[in-house]
Amino acid sequence: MIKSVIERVISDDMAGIWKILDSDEKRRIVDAFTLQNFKKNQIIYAEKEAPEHLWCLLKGKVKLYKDGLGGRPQILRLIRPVQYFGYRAYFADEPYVSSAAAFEPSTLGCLPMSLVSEMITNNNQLAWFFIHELSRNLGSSDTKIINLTQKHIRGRLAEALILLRDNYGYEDDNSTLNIFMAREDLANLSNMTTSNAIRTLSGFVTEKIITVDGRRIKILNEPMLRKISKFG
Amino acid sequence: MIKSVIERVISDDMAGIWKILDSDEKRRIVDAFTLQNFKKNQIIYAEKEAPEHLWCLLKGKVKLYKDGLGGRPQILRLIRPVQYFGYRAYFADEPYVSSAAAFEPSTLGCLPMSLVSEMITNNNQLAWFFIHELSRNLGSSDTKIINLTQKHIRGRLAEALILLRDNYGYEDDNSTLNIFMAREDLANLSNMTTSNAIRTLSGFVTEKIITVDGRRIKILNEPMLRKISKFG
DNA sequence: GTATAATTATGTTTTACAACACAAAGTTAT
DNA sequence: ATAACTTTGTGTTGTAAAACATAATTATAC
Repeated sequence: MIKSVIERVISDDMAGIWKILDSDEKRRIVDAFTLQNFKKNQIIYAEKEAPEHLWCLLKGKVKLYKDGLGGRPQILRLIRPVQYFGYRAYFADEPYVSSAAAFEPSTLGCLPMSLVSEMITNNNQLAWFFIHELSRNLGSSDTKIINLTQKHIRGRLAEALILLRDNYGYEDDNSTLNIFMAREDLANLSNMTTSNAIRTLSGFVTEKIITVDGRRIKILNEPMLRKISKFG
Repeated sequence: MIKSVIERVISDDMAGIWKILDSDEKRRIVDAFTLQNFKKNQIIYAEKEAPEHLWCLLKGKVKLYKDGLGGRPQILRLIRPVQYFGYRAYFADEPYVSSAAAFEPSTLGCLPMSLVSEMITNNNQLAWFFIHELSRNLGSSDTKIINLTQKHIRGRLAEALILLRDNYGYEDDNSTLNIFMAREDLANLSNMTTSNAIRTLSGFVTEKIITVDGRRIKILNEPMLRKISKFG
């Protein structure tokens, strides 16, 4: 791989972490960094594997999910560029408890966790970066527990649509979700069966809260969706 | 408060963190540290408040919980001596998303987060301590999502009993759970109604998996309980 | 371009669990 | 001790959502 490409990626796309490193650290990052492409639905890592790398999504979309009983997966977190993942299990000194897969063709950067670990020890700002990330994720995870266990189907689906909106935003028309996912993924995000995701989505269409064209979802009434998410 | 008592508490009970601090840091901790007692069911902090303190449970039992729709609380985490809590929201720069309350009369230590924050910046081992804690908690939280959403009532209650066993252990008889909680709390731990917690508990008694004497729960067949937890 | 598979859609049946109602036992206050 | 309240226990009813079934439509492979 061409070193200058990597240098550009790191100093440009990964600026957030990059800027807190000193020049020696930067050189070591450049040397250890690898770029990898993943196809649609390709698995990046799987539950129970030993965590060895810090992943950084540069282009595309990635889901973190966990397989439950009877192979019913639950999508735990959605990753967008430029976000980091794959580090939690290493820090906890555990095997992965969840898996990661690309939603669509994606480009990822990859660093050995041993190097990241070493840098955390030498660079306090980097330690703070991970403390912040972990703390935010833990808050979201705790909140998700309530959403998934206590809300009814409509509320859970509305919540999922809001999550997609907040995570990936709208297209240029300011209303079409900038991610096209299968009904099955939508179901796995909202803890329901695929049938019920389809049915409930149709309901929202009938109520003119959204329109649907295949996997393109257009949100017509976002306040109503937030309301259903909150009370449903 | 008598300074020597605090010094003993910190150097003895809180040895895990204490040992990684230098003498100047230790002195500052002793000066800022306060001891507080909480009565049974007393709230330590509540959702939406601004986080200001690191709490350390020295004696007693504490629950972290989150109120859901219609006032149905979900217990998110159980704290035992000596564990730390209350720091996540501060690190995430958010108000609390959950509340903390004492299960039983408890003694807690309390430090301003601003001081903790400063020490993390100056002491990398302390940064690592929190990275580890947060990472483990995030793993548990993600796993809990699957347990609460995909398991049936029996599996969820079995899981809760196992959690109590792993967290607080057995009494001297090696089978009685070392925590006596109301059926309602048991229900709030396992995402079910109080009636169903009572009913399902009775079921376990009939099947000779446990015995019940008021709030004393004796586990007769732990392997079976783990089995129900895993597949139920 | 046709076959095969996957996804989307909708109707029907079944069931796990909440909601409710009430009684008994236990706890706390006066 | 007695009352007032809380917790525990059990039966009944209602319902949300899963499970199942079966088309229709859309992708994908050959």
